[in-house]
Amino acid sequence: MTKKSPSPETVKAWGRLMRVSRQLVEKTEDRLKAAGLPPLAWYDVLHELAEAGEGGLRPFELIDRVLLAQYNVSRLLARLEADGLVEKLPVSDDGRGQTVRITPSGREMRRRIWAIYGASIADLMGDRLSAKDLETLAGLLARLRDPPTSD
Amino acid sequence: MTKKSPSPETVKAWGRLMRVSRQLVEKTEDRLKAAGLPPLAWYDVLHELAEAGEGGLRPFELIDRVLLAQYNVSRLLARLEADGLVEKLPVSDDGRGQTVRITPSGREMRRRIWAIYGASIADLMGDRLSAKDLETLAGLLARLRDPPTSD
DNA sequence: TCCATATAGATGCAATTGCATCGATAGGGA
DNA sequence: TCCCTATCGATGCAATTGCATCTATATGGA
Repeated sequence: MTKKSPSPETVKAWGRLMRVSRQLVEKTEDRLKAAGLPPLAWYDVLHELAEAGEGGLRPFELIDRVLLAQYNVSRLLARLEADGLVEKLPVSDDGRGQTVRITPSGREMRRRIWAIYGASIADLMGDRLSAKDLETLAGLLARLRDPPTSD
Repeated sequence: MTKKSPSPETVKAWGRLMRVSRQLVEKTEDRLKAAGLPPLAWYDVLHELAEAGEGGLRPFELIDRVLLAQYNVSRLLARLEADGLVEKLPVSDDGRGQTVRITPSGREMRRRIWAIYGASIADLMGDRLSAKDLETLAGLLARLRDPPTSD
C-alpha cells in the first residue's frame, strides 16, 4: 500500500501554521496570566454562554463550540460554577441534562478578559496584516476546517 | 488609558486560526494514537535531533525549536531516553550540560511517525489548497511570527 | 583567588488533562 | 410494559503540565 506524502509547500505551510498558532496562544495566555486573569478556555466558554443569552446552553452544546473534550467541559464548568461565573439549572424535559447560564459576574469576567484578549489579538494579528490580507487568511483557513463548509 | 480593540476582520481571522489549528492538531494526534504511536511532540524532538546529525543538540537548543518549556523538554527527553530513542552524552567543555543524540531506533520511530504524520498533513492541508494558496498562506503566517522576520 | 551572579538541567508538588468507566435518564422496538 | 441501546454528564486514576525551586557548574569582577 502506498503512503501519501505532502509536498514541500504543504509541509512549509503546515509548519508555519503550527508554530505561529502556538506562539500566538502562548503570548496571549502569558498576558492573561500577567493580568491575573484565567486562561483562554474560560473566555471561550463565557463567550459562548453570553452569546446564547438567558436560555443558556447545554454542556454537550458547548463541546463542539469550544473544541474541548466532554470531560474537560464538565470540569471547566465545575470550576466556573465554583467561581460563581456560571450557574447550572436543571432542565425540565431531560432529566439527564442541565442548562448552563452565565451570571452577571461571569459577564463581568468576560469583559475583563476581553480587555486583555482583544488587545492581544489586535496587537499580534490586527497590527500586522491589512484588512485585505486578513480576509485572504480567513478564506484560506476556512478551506481547512473540519466540515469543509463553503462559508 | 485607552484599550486597543481588534477589527471584526481581525477577530474573524483570529478565530479561524485558533479553531483550525486546533482541529488539525487534534485530528493528527488522533491518527497517531490510533496507530499506536507517540504524540506529535515526540516527532518534533526526534526531527530536530535527526536534522542536527551526529553532533546532537543541547537541551536548551531544543527549547526554542520545539516551543516547549524547559521542564517539558527535560521530561520529554527523559521519556525518550527511557524508550531508547535518544541518548544523552556528557559534554566536555560544559560540566552542567549534556548533548542529546538520536539513536537508530529513534530514527526508526521518526520514520514510523512520519508515515502517519506526513499522510495527515497531505490529507488535511495538501489536498485542500493549491500550491499557490499554500505559498500565500505560508507568507501571511510568516508575518505573524514572533521575531517578525522577513523570510 | 574568592565571591556574586548567571546559566544548564532536574524535580517536588499542585493543577490539569486523558482515558476509561460509571450512574442515570431517554428512546425505541418487541 | 419491558428490555436494549444510546446519550448526558460526572469521576477515579494515571499521565502530563505548570510553577517554583534546587543543585551544579560557569563566568566575570574585585
